[in-house]
Amino acid sequence: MRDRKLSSNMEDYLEAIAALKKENDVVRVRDISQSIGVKSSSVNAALKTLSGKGYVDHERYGYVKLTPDGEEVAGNIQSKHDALLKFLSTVLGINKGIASEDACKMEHAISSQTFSKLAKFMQFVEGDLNGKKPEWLKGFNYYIKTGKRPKCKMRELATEKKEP
Amino acid sequence: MRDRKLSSNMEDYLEAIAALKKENDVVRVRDISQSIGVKSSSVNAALKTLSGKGYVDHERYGYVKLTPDGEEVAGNIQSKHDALLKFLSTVLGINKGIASEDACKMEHAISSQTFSKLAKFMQFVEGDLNGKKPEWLKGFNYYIKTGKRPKCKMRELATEKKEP
DNA sequence: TTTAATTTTTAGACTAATCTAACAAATTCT
DNA sequence: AGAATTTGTTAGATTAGTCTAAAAATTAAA
Repeated sequence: MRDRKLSSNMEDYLEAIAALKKENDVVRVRDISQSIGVKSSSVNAALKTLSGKGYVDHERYGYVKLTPDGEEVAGNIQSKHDALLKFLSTVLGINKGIASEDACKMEHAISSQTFSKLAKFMQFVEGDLNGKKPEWLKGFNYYIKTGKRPKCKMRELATEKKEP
Repeated sequence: MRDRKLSSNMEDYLEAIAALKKENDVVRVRDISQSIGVKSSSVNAALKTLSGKGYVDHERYGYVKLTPDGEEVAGNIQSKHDALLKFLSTVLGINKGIASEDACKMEHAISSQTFSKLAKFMQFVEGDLNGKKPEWLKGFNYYIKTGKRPKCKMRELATEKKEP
């Protein structure tokens, strides 16, 4: 059985191809080259690797397509990226630029298990009624700004008893 | 001016050297080799790179030492690792094994800015009186377990008004 | 102090990912 | 259709990090 494991770089190619297909419906070598910022000869080499592993279909001078497996991988990575980005900006308050950069690197480092917990965490954080921040998150924002823990309610709740 | 930028791999070497020095007071090529899991010829090559960049002192057949800059970098990475590990296990509830693996990879991907916010977040989470989990975190644990949002207090607090 | 064992270093090969530069195919424009 | 331009491919070089295997230095043992 061929080795299907992917490096971060190869994952980036899949991700880029998926993103391009959403915009353009058809993906050429040049698009990928521009999107990732490498020469098209590098894209070519990457495509050879990726089609060898069964993640893309590509015939000489033709368009580039993801196989179902390729789409799955690309989707997973994109989901990781999204969850990380949301966490970094919503919870930690990192600005979009840096949050994005960090998410791009971290998306390759995070396990599926961590991803799924993180995604649930973000549901928990965001899913609260009316799209408002939960109170504890406001508390954290306050802590960041002032270095001081919020007084009052949160404080008391923090030292309470059991589960609902 | 020489290039002082480090790859993830080189950062790992610095981290390992720092950790070994804490245990043994003196660090040899072989220790590093075992700790990282590469052959000593690889360690040798890495040390050449690292001393070229000014992060380690190493003379033929001698012990390996970090320069002050090397210690600083190692310390930074270790701090990132610690913050990530704490977050993954305390907040997301990932088991130590996977949390550790993930932290080892993420520590190279996270910016200083994200690190410092994450560290503050963990202070905020952990620093609450008596080392008890804050109520919202229990709420999240409950959500993870049951898929249901906790009723009662948290719910109400989530839809409240302003800052403390 | 010689010998043996361990450790370190060197030399050379390999893989992944990139680049440049030359060449080939496809497209576009008169 | 034929020329010009764009796009894609190939070949060969480069860099980082690893490996194996052999040689050199150090340390330990007899």
